[in-house]
Amino acid sequence: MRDATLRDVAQLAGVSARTVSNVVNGYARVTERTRVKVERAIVELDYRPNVLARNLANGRSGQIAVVVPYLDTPYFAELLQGIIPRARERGYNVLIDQTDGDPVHERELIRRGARGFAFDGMILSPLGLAQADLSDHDASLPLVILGERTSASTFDHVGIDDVQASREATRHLLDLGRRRIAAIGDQPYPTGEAAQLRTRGYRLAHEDAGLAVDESLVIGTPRFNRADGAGAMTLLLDRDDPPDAAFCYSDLVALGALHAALERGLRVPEDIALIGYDDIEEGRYSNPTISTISPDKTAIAATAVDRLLQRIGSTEPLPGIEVRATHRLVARQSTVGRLRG
Amino acid sequence: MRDATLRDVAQLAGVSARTVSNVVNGYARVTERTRVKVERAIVELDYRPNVLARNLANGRSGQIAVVVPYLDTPYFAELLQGIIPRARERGYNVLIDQTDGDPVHERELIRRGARGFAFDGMILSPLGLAQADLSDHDASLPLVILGERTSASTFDHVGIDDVQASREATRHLLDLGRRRIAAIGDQPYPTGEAAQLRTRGYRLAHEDAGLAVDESLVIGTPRFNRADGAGAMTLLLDRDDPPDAAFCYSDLVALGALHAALERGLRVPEDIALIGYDDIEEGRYSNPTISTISPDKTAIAATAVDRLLQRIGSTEPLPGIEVRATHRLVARQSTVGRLRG
DNA sequence: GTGAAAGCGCTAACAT
DNA sequence: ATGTTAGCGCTTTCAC
Repeated sequence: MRDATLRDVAQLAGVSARTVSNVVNGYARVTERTRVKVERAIVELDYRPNVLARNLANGRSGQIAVVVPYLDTPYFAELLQGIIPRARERGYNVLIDQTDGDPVHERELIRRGARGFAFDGMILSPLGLAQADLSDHDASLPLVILGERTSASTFDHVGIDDVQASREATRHLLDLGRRRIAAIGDQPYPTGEAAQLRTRGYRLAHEDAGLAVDESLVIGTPRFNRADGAGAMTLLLDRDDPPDAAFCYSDLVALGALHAALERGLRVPEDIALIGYDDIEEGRYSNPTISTISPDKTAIAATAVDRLLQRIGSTEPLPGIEVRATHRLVARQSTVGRLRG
Repeated sequence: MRDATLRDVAQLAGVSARTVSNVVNGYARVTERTRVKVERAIVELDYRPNVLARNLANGRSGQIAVVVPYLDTPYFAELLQGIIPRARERGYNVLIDQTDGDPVHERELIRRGARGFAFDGMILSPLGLAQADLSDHDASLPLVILGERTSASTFDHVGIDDVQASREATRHLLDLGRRRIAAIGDQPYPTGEAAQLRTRGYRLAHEDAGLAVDESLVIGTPRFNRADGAGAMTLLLDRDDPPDAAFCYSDLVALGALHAALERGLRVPEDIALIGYDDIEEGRYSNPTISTISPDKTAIAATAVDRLLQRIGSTEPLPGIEVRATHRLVARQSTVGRLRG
């Protein structure tokens, strides 16, 4: 049988559609008597509002999109774990998309705008697009970008201070007495802005210490995954002058590098110290555990959602702001070794 | 300025709304001349169809929901990585929800049905609900359940043969000469059906070998995560008669167990061999790497999507079928040791 | 091949 | 407090 509509309920309850709508949405003052009548009818007919119709009437979908390059990257998975409940609390469902870093896909998403899709706003972690590309996004699309801003923009950025965090990570290695520190993950091209910030921090730490950077130790990787980390480490260890430490631009890179180093029979951290970035759970269970830069993921998730909903709710265009979440360095076995005692 | 509607386009092009709709959707035969006229108008007005209106008119949202207990569980993340593109190819967007295993939340999802939400069907990995609870789902909701079926039902199941896979995993350990094999992950209560299948396979392998199971080696864990695996292993190692191997009900459990064992200074696999379940990428980079049962995740993802869309497209109710994807045992360092040579 | 118009089921402005 | 009704913007039946 056909699903019951609001009209059916109104008819059975002997009231108007308006009243039923009021009851369903908890609006206005409705007499106790009427309310009960209506509620009885709703139960009787097993009425459930049609979300699609409601969306059209409201002009909004109650959905936000979260777009990440790869869902199976633990960092994103952990971030989503924070984003979804936050959005739900605020009455929004989360639509997820992954782009595989495809610039065409990413561009289409930000250009088509909210109207072309069933979502009211978007949180995007861009990979295939440089920041410059982002600026020609559809102006009607409320947009929050994950990651630090490197240039002015008309949307929000939420991230941590990558330069500073990278500087601290590198200094940590320097403080341990390491002097040949590799940087694994540089991406010296327009879409690699996030990576470049980390490289900058790496360089600054060396400057701070009055040390020169051995440019041959700055290793590029196309992605920030385990395979790239393992590959880079293998190359480094094949050299005559291998490093005694590595600052890896993600924990996955560090875990891949760790794997490669151990396969070679090296001791970590004695022969080579490793520090990662992101503080994914995996790094707390690896052997040895991975030192890392730990961004406040909960804050990032919450802020991204809140800013987005603010934009969605606002009629006039909000200026693009940049929010910096805090981070801290977590020293684990891969740099300071097993706890003695 | 207000977004252009189909009417605006029709007016500018000097045709009716019907014709514009035809052009936009590639329907029917439209004269080349008209088509060009309309397309020009579309570009001129920067017209984009309103998805919300289209949804209402069509009575469908073009979205499917995928509901998992935890997004940051690598197995689910990897599965989603397969589900999303598959759904997209077929013209569907994916809405994601996580339940944290909350039975109330899960029940609400399957009871409210598609009408109450903006999706046309659902792929669910139940955690808080026993299979019996699933049967009172809203009949109008096309539903595919991830995981093996343990009782008859009106929806589809997609999974692997858990009993057989577990039997193989256990036999692998027996074949290596291990005789005190722990099983980590049992859940002897109604919502733990998936776990119980694995325990059954574990027992069968012992029967096959004519060996008795030491019941004290069957360890329950509330979840299948790293912390539970580590906790269980710690308890086992504290005993006077520790095991010489463990069949872990997920790779995360195995990784947690591995961590605990190594922290104790044990050698894996020499002192204790470990095998997991799921074949997540992490297990290919751990040290040692983790032997595991590898389900064909690509097939599971594809089948789940295809079956769901079939259900969505069908007018009459389809009988619930059970699809078994293949699996294979992957022996890695945690059971067979480092490759010699 | 194209036009006119009736929904899809809800919300909310306007009226009482 | 409740009723009436005009949209929301698209799809699609029915004519021509």
